[in-house]
Amino acid sequence: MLDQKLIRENPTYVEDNLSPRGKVYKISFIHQLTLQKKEIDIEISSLQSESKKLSKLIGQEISKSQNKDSLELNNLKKKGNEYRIKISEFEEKKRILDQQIHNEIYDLPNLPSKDAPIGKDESDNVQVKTWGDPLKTKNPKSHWEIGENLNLFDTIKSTKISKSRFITLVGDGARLERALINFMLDMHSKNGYLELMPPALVNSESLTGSGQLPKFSNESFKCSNDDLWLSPTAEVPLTAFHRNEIIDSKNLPIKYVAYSPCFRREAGSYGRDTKGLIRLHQFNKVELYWFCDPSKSIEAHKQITSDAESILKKLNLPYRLVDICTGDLGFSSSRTFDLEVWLPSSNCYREISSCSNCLDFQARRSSIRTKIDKKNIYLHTLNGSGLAIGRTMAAILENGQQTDGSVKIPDALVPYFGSNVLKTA
RNA sequence: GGAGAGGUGGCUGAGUGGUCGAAAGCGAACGACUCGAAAUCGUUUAAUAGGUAACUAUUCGUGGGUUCGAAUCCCACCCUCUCCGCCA
Repeated sequence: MLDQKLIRENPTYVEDNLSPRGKVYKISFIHQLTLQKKEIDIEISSLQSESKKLSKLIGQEISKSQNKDSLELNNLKKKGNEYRIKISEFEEKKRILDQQIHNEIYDLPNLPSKDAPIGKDESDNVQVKTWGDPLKTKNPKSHWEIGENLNLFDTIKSTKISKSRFITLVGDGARLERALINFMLDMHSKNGYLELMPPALVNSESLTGSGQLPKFSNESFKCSNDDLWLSPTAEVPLTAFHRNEIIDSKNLPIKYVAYSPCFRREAGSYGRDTKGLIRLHQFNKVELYWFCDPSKSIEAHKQITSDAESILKKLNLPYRLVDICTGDLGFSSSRTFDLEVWLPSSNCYREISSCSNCLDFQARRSSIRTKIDKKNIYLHTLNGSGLAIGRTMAAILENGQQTDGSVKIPDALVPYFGSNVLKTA
């Protein structure tokens, strides 16, 4: 959420800085609302002050005179009643204004960073670097072919259980998934992250806090009987973990790593990535999350990205780092670096991690602050996948495929998986 | 799911309509005593929002209501605890 004060005092700045997202954001309406609200706040506060003084006076008079029904007292009470009516009128106006502002402001995305490349869509994203050598074999198999050959998962039976875009991992496939989760959690824990295992169901307030609601209600699964949703990413519960808190600055940065299943409706992606592990309604992910001092988030963003990269390096998977352009930036993010892993069968890089600096956007929505120089200020939040497990498995299968149909397991994973090769039994 | 109890400052806990943002204790900070410490004594000590500040407002689980005035009365909801039932 953007700062109301900023909108009130500098609407053109906000408008100008939202525009690189590629859409026109008219904020004159909300600007007017914030001005009106400020006036009403002042009015209410002064009326309350008067009314409070009067009530005290009445109390004093009563204890002095013992006569509760004197004419004088009744006049004072009458005056008090007038205050009450006036105040409640203003409060009603304020309630409506608050609601209107709420409706507007929660739909505004974060301001893109000045450092983010300007662009209109993903074709304008900027490749920053590549790492590793993309596998160049002739006719590489896709990971779903490999998976089928080695009997690692079953899509057909999964539609029987749920529907399309769900998967059941089988045997070594399930074991590999589990190995990857443990491997990543261990790596990040050793690297100073505290491991959390949060609930998979989250309430509306949590989703609003991290930016998925109200605008993107279509993208998450909702439980019809409760105010609960299946969490689309651990970013949601991790943000909510500290909602309405003021965190002692000496505890910053707070760094969490969390494994969680993630659930996404993938509305509007019909026909895309219908095969394999790339785009599922349910997938596993290990997520990195930072709460940090606002002055240090740029540095933290580099760090969280390199922490995610370290997993790809350990697994020896070729990847590239992409600087996401303003038009392709996520709703809550001011700047995002994507890590894209090489998938030989598609002959391209595919997103496997997205590392975002949300600045104070989520912190303001969730009211998470820190005290610096005796002032409470919103801290900065950062998140990054470290990594998406299913896509990592796809990358391992495709990049590790051997001519004999087996798959080489990356050395770093062998202790977790218990074998250095995947082959038919 | 049923029955009961309860939610007050950093913590414990008093407070059933008036000067209560709230007693007392603990804790914490500072000072005195001490070579130093402990103990003791004294002083201070809730938070949030707005404002350069003076100051103003809000806050006793949350949201409404009654009243000139609510921690206190009324309504709804949330949460916690105990017992019973069910359950991994």
